[in-house]
Amino acid sequence: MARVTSSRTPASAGQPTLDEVARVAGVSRATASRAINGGQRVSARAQSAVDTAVRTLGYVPNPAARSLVTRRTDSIAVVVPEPDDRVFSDPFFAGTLRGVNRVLAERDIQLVLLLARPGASTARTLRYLTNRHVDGALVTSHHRDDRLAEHLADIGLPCVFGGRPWTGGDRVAYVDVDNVAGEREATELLIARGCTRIGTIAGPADMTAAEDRLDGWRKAMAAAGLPADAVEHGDFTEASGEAAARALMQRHPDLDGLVVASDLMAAGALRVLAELGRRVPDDIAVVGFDDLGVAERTSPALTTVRQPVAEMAERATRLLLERVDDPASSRPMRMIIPPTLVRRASA
Amino acid sequence: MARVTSSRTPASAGQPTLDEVARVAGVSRATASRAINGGQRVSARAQSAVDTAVRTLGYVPNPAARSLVTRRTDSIAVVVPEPDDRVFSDPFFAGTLRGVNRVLAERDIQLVLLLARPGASTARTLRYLTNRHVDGALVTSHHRDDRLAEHLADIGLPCVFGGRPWTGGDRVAYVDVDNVAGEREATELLIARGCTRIGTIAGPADMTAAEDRLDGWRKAMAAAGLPADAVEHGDFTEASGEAAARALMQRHPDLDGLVVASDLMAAGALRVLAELGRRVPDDIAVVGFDDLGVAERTSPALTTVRQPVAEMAERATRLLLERVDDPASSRPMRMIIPPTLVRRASA
DNA sequence: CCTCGTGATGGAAGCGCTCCCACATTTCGG
DNA sequence: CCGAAATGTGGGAGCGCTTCCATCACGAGG
Repeated sequence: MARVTSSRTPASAGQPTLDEVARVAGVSRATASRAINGGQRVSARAQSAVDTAVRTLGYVPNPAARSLVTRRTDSIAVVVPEPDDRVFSDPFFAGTLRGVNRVLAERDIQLVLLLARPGASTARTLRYLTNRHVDGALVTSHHRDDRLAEHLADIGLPCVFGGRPWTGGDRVAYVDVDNVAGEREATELLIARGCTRIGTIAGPADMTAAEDRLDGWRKAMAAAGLPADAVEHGDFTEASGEAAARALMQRHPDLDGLVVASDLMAAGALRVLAELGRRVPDDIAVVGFDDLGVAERTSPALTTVRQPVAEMAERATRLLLERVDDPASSRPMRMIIPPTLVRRASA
Repeated sequence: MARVTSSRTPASAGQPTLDEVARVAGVSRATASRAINGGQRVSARAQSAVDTAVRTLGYVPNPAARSLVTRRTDSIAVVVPEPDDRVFSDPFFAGTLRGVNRVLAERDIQLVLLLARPGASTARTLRYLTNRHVDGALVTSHHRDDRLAEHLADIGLPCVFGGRPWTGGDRVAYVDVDNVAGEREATELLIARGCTRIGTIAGPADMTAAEDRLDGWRKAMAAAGLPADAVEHGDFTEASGEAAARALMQRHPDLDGLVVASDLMAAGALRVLAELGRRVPDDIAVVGFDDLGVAERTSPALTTVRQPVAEMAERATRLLLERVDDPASSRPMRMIIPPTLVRRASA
């Protein structure tokens, strides 16, 4: 008879505990625990008794207690080292989060968003990760000076980068699109089209994606024997694209082709070109990069290099979960996705 | 001499524990704990000894162990019950997250993003919240049928809604913009302008913001003695705005004013109007809602009703933290922010 | 008929931390 | 100069869970 109140359980204080489940089911706490977690070595009778008890009591395991002993938290962090504003206005981020979430939904893993504004909060973020508050980290769009790659490698936290990290490229895993090939192909399209005076609006110089794309443009230009002198840098935002286009057209009014490192910047550039009375693509052809929705909505619609952001994030996440599950498999891995050129009206 | 290996501490297994800090600092675990958490009732000598030990050992407290006893997790959830895609493409969400993060950065609280696609995953989300995995929840843009408001009230988890919830409006706290007043004002602007045939593109009927805005439009139309029959619903996306505008213009070719429940939909509508050869605002004046960046970039630039999303999120978050800190203060509270009309070219 | 392996079970030892409580040590007003 | 209040400190009891290990029941094989 379970009439005698156990001396160690408050019997009705808030959430039911595993102890109570065990008592109600008439088994030991150990058996109850086993039954709840997959039911290895549990008789059918015990299993169903526990199941019933769980249901009637409305039991939910206490995650803190569980992870105290399992040393797992069943959550991963998505680290976004960006100055707030840019993060959200850029569909790149949206696509990434979508991909991550798609994978996490399959298992019972939650997503902790770490928005690390540059400077002080990087320390905070790092501390959080060091604490093992999460089982792993996915780092997206990091910058040269945050040194996140090294720090994470030091901590020993399983992690995967979205986009090639600056350093420690051999110590960490990452998933990236082939930026060089993509931008080269974009440039070659303009060249094939007959453009001879091609400029580029590159991304911020402290991001590998930006550098790689610039590199792709340079390579294509060199291969075609064209001068690669018309370069302007933006920060991937629309406004910076406008500014860059304005500067570029002033310095090189004769441009007949423009390779832009992101669709958002390209959209800004298109507006400037319209303002200046240049017809696209007749006077000047324009290619963007990303194809995450923006490109379809510019006028004219943007020819661009598509990177399958959501899928990349999905892969990165799977990769991360793999090494969370088996930290031994932590050989650095890279996964390079080929981009595809999407032709629309602007080139 | 700390030469004798304590019987209860592995001395060098992975992360250092509080025990080790205490031993190195030459104090008890209790004192070390106090010193680390704010240092009430700790002598200067003990404090500095602990500080030093923490530093040399590189000690970071184990969050699971801590929250097992404190029953706090120092993280809150942002619940977004949306079908993935819409979430990110909408700057509303971006602004919200920005506001939330601004507040959380001040304290050491983390943000867990719960993307609950309708259907099955609502259960998952609810389970997560029930587990007390987080200290509180901020629910944004919820729909009629997710019944999140009731469920959360049942669980007893501190929570605040962004936008008036459908039900349980008296049991839960929320922060909202005055949608009725805002849309009425927008409509009145068109009326003052001389428009007499004014249609509206409303949002999804299962969201209060959409219903309230529609209501505002109706009220203004009624007050002016104008027929409120030209209504079409979208889902706040640009594409749906296009479709709605097309349908509306076909059924009511004589419209000379259009009140749209979101800027994104208005952008879609503007494109359709341009396509149909209607000049804006001369042939037909258009007002949007939101003013989160999109409105400045349409052509013509959109006159719209601004809701200060980031600030609203900020307030909601503060409100949430207040009740996390003091669950007793859980009187339902609502905070209604007045919107402001921003005049640009479209009306 | 006895010994083994096998599967099911419960006891108990923690995981690393906070915090109550008792005790020791000051500090003061009267 | 003394009792009371204030201040520091450490012991120890958990928080709720997983998991190792010893135990036990039960057929199967020798």
